[in-house]
Amino acid sequence: MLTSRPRGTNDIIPCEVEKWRWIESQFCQICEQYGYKEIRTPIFEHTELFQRGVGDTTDIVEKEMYTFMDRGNRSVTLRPENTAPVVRAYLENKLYAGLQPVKLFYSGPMFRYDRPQAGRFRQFHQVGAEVFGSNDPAVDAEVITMAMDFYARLGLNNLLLHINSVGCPECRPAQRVALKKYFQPHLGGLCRDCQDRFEKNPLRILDCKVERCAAAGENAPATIDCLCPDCAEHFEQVKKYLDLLGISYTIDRRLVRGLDYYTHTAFEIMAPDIGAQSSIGGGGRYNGLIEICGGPPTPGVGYALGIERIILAMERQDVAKNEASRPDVFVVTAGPEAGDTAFKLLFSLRSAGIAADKDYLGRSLKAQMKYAGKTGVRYVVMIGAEELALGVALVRDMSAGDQEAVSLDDIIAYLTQKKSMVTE
RNA sequence: GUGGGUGUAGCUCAGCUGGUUAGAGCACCAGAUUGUGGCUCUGGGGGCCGUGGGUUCAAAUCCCAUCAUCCACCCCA
Repeated sequence: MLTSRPRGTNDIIPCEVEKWRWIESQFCQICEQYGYKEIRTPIFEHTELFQRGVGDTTDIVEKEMYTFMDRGNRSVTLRPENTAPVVRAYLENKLYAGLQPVKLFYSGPMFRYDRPQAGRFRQFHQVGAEVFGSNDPAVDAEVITMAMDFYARLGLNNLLLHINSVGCPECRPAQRVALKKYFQPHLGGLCRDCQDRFEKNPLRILDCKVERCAAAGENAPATIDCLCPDCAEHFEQVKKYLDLLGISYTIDRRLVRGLDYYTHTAFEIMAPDIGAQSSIGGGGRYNGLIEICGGPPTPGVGYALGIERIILAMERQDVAKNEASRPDVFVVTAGPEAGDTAFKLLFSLRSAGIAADKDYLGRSLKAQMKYAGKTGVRYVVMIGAEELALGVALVRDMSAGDQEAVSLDDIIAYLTQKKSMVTE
């Protein structure tokens, strides 16, 4: 169909774009304040990057990627997330050879072939940040705090921050053993998926939403019960730093992020009341990822936040700003004589930095005024035969409802001054 | 991939058990003694009733299919 967009995609039309711009600008601002530099990577990458970087067994790679062959017979994939691409760019551009640590942020569209529902789309948008080169738990805390700080600046309240530690390759074998030992007696009662998970990745059983699996996992040993001394200490430090900054959180022993690359800290931020897809952001540490992608052993932490869900939450909490940009001036003509003068004046106003517009539909004076009123313009400049003869224009203050004659020679200076008074 | 709800004007919807030219509110446009917006009044434009098939003398209305959309499962932002 020529007039319908692909499933799960959205047009962001003028009145909504204002909101998006504002949110994105808040994010850029906060990132700069926290010392992060923007990076822009391609929308698509070699498929292999995600297979290796995100993990072959994840849902994203198994069934959600937009993958296709290009004309050169290479398999490429629209990015389903941006951590792997940023890691790739970090390596390809040898950013590890520069000042350390490397702190980056990004913003842009991601693609996952999912069934759309409230808060879930096939093309959606994320802002995110990544830090490469430091294993300091203070960085985990910084990254979490930055995300929470961002939400707060947007005016969001009542968010839930969940944190957990998923350990490292050192503690994984112990976790596996402990979990398999725990679930062995319950195995028959688990759902089909979880019976698979038992062999492949018993950790994921903890994440299962099926009631009987959740019940079976009630007292399962959590990852934080099996941490090696280093991981345990790291997690303690993260919590200490969060406490220091007054960030409140809940330890969620069940929190297991969906992507394979996470180690140590994992966190997720939820907004109640936006539907079943309540996670508005998540992230964690991924100390193994850079090596998986062919780089030197390098620690990393980061997060991604979903803009559509943030906007949903802002709307639910009634904190979404929706200020359409308004022109400063609307030029109105009475009668055809003034047309040329008005047209020239319009462009002089614009060159002077005043947002101005005029009617292009040949409307009557009354209709021009009506239109001007609806756009919310502050001043109407009116020119007709009488004004032309006197070399003036009428400047009408639309909210006050009064007007005065101003010489055409002075009108730009006059309006420039009015404008500066309003913006101050 | 699975399940349920909904598709009538730009928007929100009415039109129930099939029966004349398919309606309302809002929005849009134009007028209200000819140079002035917001309020009011009057008028106007605009609808392959999602699409395709079927039942019937007759379908927006009943049946089937299909597509889209919404919500949920799964997973995640």
